[in-house]
Amino acid sequence: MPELPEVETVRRVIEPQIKQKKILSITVNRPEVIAHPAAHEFCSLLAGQRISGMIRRGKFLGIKLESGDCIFLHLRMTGCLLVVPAGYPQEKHTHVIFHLDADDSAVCAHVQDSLATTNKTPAARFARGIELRFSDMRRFGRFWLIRRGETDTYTGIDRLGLEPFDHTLTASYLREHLGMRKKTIKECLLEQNVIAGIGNIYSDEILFTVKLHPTRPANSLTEEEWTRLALIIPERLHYFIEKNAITPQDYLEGRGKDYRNTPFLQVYGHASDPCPVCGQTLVRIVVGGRSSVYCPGCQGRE
DNA sequence: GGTGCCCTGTGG
DNA sequence: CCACAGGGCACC
Repeated sequence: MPELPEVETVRRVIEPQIKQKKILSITVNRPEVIAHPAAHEFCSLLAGQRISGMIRRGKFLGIKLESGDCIFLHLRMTGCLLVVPAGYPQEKHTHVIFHLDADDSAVCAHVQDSLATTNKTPAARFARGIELRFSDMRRFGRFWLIRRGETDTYTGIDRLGLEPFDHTLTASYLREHLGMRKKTIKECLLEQNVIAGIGNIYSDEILFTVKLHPTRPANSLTEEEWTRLALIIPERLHYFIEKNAITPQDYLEGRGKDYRNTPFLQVYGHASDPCPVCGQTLVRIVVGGRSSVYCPGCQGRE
């Protein structure tokens, strides 16, 4: 599910709800989702720690703690974070629950409003404590705890390439890192160690906007094409982050699975539909084992 | 480089 | 029943 725009959306919604909260305890229903350290150690090291903020790097999320420790998390395909009042109905496949203190219950006012209007449940029933819950149907998502001063050799974050919004992501950066590759440009865009955060949806959207055929070998791109790519990558991702904007109320009501930017996708999920630009029928092919939708008119091979 | 695999659910 | 799903990795 989530690529950079969705992960950034999760960060923007969740951070204000957990910032300055203390982790009282953690419930782990599926120990295998804790990649490092062992689940029991993960829990004992985090109990009593206070959350200072949230960061995103590529498709990774980080929950920063005042101690300097940091919880990292990758949602993979179906992972989902939700902040709810303790006692709120639990999603199926909830694998980890962070029990947080909530002296400042005003932070959860929207939850109480939502309950009062939709469920007619007395808000007071949920006044004690909130929970940060991780659910993941396919169970691919993973947590790591990296302690202050500890070298992170576990998550893979150290191998990530540039953030798409990094100003050093230029035509020459792309050409230097990809310009000699025989690999298709579609596969290159998915390489997290070159650019971090692009997945299967947004690689298609980016290639459509740049008017590049997904199977073009990277070593065949012209300087002008590298330039357009360097311009369009941050532009498209920023556009879709904005289209994803959601209030905490709506996020909770959508159980964190409401991706509001899907109506704005131009090619992904639109195989056999007419191209929104030229009207030709959009085509689905498989590139590097991933499905890829493109317009044969706009993205002709040469 | 391709392929399979980790999982569950959905749609044809 | 099978194919496929927005990720990433190990393995020929």
